[in-house]
Amino acid sequence: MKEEICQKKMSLVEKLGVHLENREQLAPVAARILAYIILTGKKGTTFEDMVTILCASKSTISTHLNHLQDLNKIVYFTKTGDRKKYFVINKDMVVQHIDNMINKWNEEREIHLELKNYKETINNNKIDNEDEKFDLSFHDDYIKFIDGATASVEELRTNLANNKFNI
Amino acid sequence: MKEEICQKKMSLVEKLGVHLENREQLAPVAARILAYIILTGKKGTTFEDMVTILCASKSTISTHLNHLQDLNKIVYFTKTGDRKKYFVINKDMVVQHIDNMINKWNEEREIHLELKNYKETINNNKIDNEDEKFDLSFHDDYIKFIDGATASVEELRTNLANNKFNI
DNA sequence: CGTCTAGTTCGGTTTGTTCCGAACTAACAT
DNA sequence: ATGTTAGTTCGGAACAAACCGAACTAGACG
Repeated sequence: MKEEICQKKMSLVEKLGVHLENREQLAPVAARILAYIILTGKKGTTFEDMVTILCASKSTISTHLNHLQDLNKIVYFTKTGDRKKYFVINKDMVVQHIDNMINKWNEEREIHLELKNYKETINNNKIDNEDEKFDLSFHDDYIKFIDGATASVEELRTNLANNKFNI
Repeated sequence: MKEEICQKKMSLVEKLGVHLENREQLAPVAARILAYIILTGKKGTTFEDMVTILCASKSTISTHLNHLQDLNKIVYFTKTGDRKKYFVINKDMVVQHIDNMINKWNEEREIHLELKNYKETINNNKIDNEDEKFDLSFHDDYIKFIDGATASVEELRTNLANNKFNI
């Protein structure tokens, strides 16, 4: 019973790990650490736990743990009379992620505007040659999409603000 | 006048290049090639052009050009009595990109469902200990967001299907 | 004081990525 | 046949990322 849950947990650590590795641009072990911390929840995880469970060296865990703290993805609490640090996720990691998405979309929007602008200039220099002209409607559609997606994500942000949560 | 446009073009190649490097997971030169092809448009670009304009070796251009063809990002046409290949973007690169987004969101959705499921199991094993229970509303909000974003991107897909375009 | 715990720092190995040059090929032209 | 054009292929240099082990440190405890 307990072993089943543990196995399930570790298989989720791998799955979530791969996902976070890509989404957050983290090294494999760093992503596993974050996944393990997420899946352990409020009771927290220690340095030692992770060394044994994730089968990585102390130096690797140390480095990545510090890195994740620098990125504000995780925080720790302590217990009186216990020198260990208990790591849990920083609860605004989700808000951070949402803000990253919004920023990414704004950048993409900017690029589309610049591309469209450039293409319009070129088109105006080729009034004669209709065949070689760029088609611009794509950029307008894409910008419309970005605006829609941004609206969705901003709704999510609002929902989260009204909610105490814990990934 | 012509020089200004050329400078503007190359600075956009760099900007779009960086963007594509991340978005499409391409090597720097591969992303520049794709950006240059996009910004050159219907008249197409040749191997030689890119060797000189992007300041890269023939082997580099050759490898990346083949890679981009394997990925279905670019295609070429030829002119009778001219052995050169004229590269242009594959017009369904955009649809490909949209399908990738949809897939990515579906995967993310799946992960949230799995996480929620796991956390529910754990919560049920801790009926006594309310403090350590996971909060699950976040996953529901996130899934709602994904559904919203997916709807936006599917609208974009429909708009594009009704439109002949050219990035 | 020495010892234990909890973690850090440093140097090095392994592995992977990105690009290059030189030698090659295939097809056409003279 | 010899050259030219338009590329391809291969080996390797240069650099970067990811991880490890061993030696170290800072504080608590006896």
